[in-house]
Amino acid sequence: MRPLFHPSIKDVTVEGILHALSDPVRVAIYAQIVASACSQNCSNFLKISEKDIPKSTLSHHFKILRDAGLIRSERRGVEMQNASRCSEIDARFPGLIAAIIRAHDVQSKGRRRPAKARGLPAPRALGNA
Amino acid sequence: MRPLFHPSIKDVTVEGILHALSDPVRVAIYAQIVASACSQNCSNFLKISEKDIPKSTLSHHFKILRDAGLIRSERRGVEMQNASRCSEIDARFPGLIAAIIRAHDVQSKGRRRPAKARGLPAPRALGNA
DNA sequence: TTCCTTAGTTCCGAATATATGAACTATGGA
DNA sequence: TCCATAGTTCATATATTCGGAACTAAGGAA
Repeated sequence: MRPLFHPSIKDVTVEGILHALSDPVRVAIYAQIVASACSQNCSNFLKISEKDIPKSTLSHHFKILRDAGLIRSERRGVEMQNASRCSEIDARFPGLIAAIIRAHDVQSKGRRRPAKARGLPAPRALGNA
Repeated sequence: MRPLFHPSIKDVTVEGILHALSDPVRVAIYAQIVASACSQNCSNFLKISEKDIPKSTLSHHFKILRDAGLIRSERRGVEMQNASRCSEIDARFPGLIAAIIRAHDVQSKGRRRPAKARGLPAPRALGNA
């Protein structure tokens, strides 16, 4: 099995991140990985948001998240441990991930859980327009 | 010519926004529309970031931005006036557009122009992970 | 009116990307 | 060694995107 590719943080692009998170399944997976303190294996997501995802599709989704630089995957025995690369990305694109996760939260949960409770900072309004 | 469709702000989705802005041409167009005080017509973008865009492709890009709820287009005589819907989107997804524009700015210009100079608020770091 | 120009849209075929069942690989345990 | 589990890769069906050509709509000139 060929080794897993992880882009250097300087090769991570905004377009790649937005594309990876523009899929409802992937953004749901990613939000859960970001929210959880410990790494998650892929199979945790075979059923997400009331959909059954075939494992080949799931593998493909993880590859896209990995290639976009959003997660780091490590083989741990027979499983894969997936952790977010939030802090690296936040250093390069400050506030981007937080804003997306928060927006996803607003949309999917209608703000049932306030952002503060999830450890996210309060957003700031757009300065112009 | 059929009338232009603009989604109601409540039908705007994070996925739609991220998908629309995951294309380098579209994010460049959108960033320019957001940055400019007055509306922009489509043809201003026939040449963007050193590429010539065929006008059918450009029309397609504008439709995607419009369908995602990012811009509002109005026929003004023979031209089209395109304005951003930033404030509406910011009310629904606070900070999302600002973070994306800022990230795009970081990537494309290497921060030659500080964010403050463009009227954008300072970003906040991610609270967790 | 008619003709011309400009600005965008629509249509459609080609190129590209995505989804998924089936086959495969790699690890660990009995 | 054999089996089960966790993911990957392959092949292909489906869906999206791109862009040239034809079209539409508005405005101006005569």
